[in-house]
Amino acid sequence: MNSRRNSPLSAGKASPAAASPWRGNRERLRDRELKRDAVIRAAAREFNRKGYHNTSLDDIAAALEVTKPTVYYYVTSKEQLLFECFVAGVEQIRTAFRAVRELAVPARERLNAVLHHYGEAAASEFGWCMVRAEDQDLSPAMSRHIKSLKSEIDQGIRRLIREGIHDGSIEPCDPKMTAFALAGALNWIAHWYREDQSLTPAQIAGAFVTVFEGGLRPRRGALRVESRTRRRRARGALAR
Amino acid sequence: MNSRRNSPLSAGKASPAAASPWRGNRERLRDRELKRDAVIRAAAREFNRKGYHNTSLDDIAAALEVTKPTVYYYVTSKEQLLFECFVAGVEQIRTAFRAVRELAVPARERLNAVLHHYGEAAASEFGWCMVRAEDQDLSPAMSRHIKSLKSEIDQGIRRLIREGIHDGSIEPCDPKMTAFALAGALNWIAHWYREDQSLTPAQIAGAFVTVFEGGLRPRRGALRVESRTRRRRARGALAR
DNA sequence: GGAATTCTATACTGATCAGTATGATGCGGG
DNA sequence: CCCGCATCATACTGATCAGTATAGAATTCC
Repeated sequence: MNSRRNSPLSAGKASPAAASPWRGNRERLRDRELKRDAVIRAAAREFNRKGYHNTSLDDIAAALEVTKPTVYYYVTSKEQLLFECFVAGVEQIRTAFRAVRELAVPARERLNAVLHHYGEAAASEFGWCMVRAEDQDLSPAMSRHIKSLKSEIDQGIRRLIREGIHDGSIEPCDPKMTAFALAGALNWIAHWYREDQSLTPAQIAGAFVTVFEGGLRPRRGALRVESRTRRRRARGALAR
Repeated sequence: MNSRRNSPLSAGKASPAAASPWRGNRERLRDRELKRDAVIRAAAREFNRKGYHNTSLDDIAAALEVTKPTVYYYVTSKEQLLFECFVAGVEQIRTAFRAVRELAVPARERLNAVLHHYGEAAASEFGWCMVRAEDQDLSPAMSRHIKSLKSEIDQGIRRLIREGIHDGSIEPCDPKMTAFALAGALNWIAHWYREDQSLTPAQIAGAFVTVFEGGLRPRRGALRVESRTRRRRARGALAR
């Protein structure tokens, strides 16, 4: 009836798989779950691009080439959309924890594996929602739920750090602050990965784990004493 | 005329100094700049508490016990408020860079000093705004300005890392990824410090710098081989 | 003491947007 | 061929909120 333009939409190169199950598909795949997933993925992409508050449900509907009531047919509220996106992201990390729990290797290696998955999740489609789902934007009930999931992950990291300190695979440190530092660095990936996709998520996660492991201080002593060239003297003020 | 309640307001224990210059101050300090600053600080506090989009200008005005047009007398738009808060936060870090530029110590130590200030800025009143000011919420012009300031800081960190690698005070690494990791960890402070103020900003910054410096891998070899106790076996699924 | 200036409040506008009321369409089974 | 379910669109409502028009109060300068 209407024209059903297959056209531009600029679907973004990330996961081109998730095309709309509506688009010109005459034989009506009537798989409710599949369509529901498509709605959630579309929401994640839009939130990722424009932020939660700058994305209207009409935008999400438009991205799927349907109308708003259709979206509401699959979810009950905008809030729920954000929540589902969050859960989708977090679930990847929880899976990583479960997988790692069985490995009989030093805790640092298990931690590295979790952090690697964490980084990939942060760079994923749902990374932004996972990281930015704010208590302030959600009802008290969902806010509590999200906090609890976040806390579970935080505690999991702390536990691995403590175990690592105990089994000698991790340098003694403050588990809480260390966990905050690690998680923070990884969460932040969700902020910049959108703009700078020069590396794959796996490469980024790998680079981060390397940094975490080694630290900045050189491992093999011997500060190379160097002619301290180009030591700038004070300059008054910069621009502005 | 109206009652001028001095009362609850729950000003938050952070920087109790910044009381409203209006409140019952009979002799009208007519320092425009002072009031303008108060407006910006109040905005920062409200944004910090509820997020940019969940804070109306009426809220900000109410926090100052004035009305909306009064706020507009000092700033031209909500957007500008966010921008000013951002700049206030970033300026602390730029100051740190300038201060450190003159020190004749290895680059790692200069980097540490900058990171320390960075952490304190993130935990400050303006931390949230500095970290969360999103391009998506701002006009193209301001968005560009913010990006440029952010980039300046990023480049500054990368430069220090490169210098450190060169002078041997920093373990060779990828400067870009390392800078992202460091900045990310510090930025994230702005997210959780609101909820968990068990440490002072300086303590947090110190703990983070320690983590960055040392890394997770033990410095003095010798994995303490331990009876691998309590290695849990796979459990089916967790709750949910 | 009055005019100019600076500051502030009351009350409105216009736009956006989450969520819905209502009803149309296609589909399968009888 | 018609009933009933699932799916979807058109068109509306109600609330929120950035920003403003207008007028009024306080302060300073002359």
